Amino acid sequence: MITVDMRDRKPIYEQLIDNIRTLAVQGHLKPDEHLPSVRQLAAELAINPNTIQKAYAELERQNVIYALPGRGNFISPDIGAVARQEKERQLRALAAQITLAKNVGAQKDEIRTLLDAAYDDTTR
Amino acid sequence: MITVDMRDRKPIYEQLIDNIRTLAVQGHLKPDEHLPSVRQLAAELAINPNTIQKAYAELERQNVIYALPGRGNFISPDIGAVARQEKERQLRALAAQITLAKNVGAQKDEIRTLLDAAYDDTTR
DNA sequence: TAACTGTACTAACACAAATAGTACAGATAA
DNA sequence: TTATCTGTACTATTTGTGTTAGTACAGTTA
Repeated sequence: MITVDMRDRKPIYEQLIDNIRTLAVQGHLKPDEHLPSVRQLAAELAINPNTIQKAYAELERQNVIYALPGRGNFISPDIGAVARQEKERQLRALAAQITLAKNVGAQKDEIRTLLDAAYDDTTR
Repeated sequence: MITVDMRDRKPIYEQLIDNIRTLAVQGHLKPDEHLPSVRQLAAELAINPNTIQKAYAELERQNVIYALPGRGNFISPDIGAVARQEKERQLRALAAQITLAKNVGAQKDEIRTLLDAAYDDTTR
């Protein structure tokens, strides 16, 4: 489900980009699946169509989706490449966050505990 | 050393808050140590005194520093409590980032490798 | 006394995000 | 063909936040 949080400091169009990219990478949106039209999604989320268009344009630039003028926007068939890039991106962000935690006194064991909790409590 | 990055999207006053809080928590700024005056730091960093004042006011609210009108701003003597809060804050952020990485396909082993690298390559 | 200090204002400016509105061409179903 | 979708491209305006500019006042210190 595509959502936005108006209270979030992150701009709406960036929320949409990250949200839809993640849904596509996780497989919740299938390759060639038809996305809501610019006007329809704007109506659903009660935001301006221009904001949706801005997000869709950036998603197309990132090869997450492709547009067929007059027909609509669709999930890219080769979403796999995007998925690999996104994984690397999140791992880099994670490495940075580990450094931040370490710098304020976090012990390796404490982080290992977080890691175990994230991977043991849920599926896989 | 207190610095700011004008290219960073994060507001200057927030950069100052995080920067000084981290320096204090890490012990690079000692309890009761005298901070640069609002006007002096503004001159050094080539930014407006109001921006420094905004950061100092928030740091005082967070008990990172205390102000003596007419004398200056000083690092809080009980910075330990702040350090504990900050550590918890970073661990929560880390847990969230682990979840993000996991959701885009990161394997536990990959994260463990990052963790080892962060703690083995440097001191401690 | 002079020169610092923190603090409290108001006003203006700059920038990005978001909105509002219009327009046009391609696609599609009636 | 017509009506109604679709993406796309504009301009203008509004809004909110961060930042700057300037002034003022009281406390501190050499």
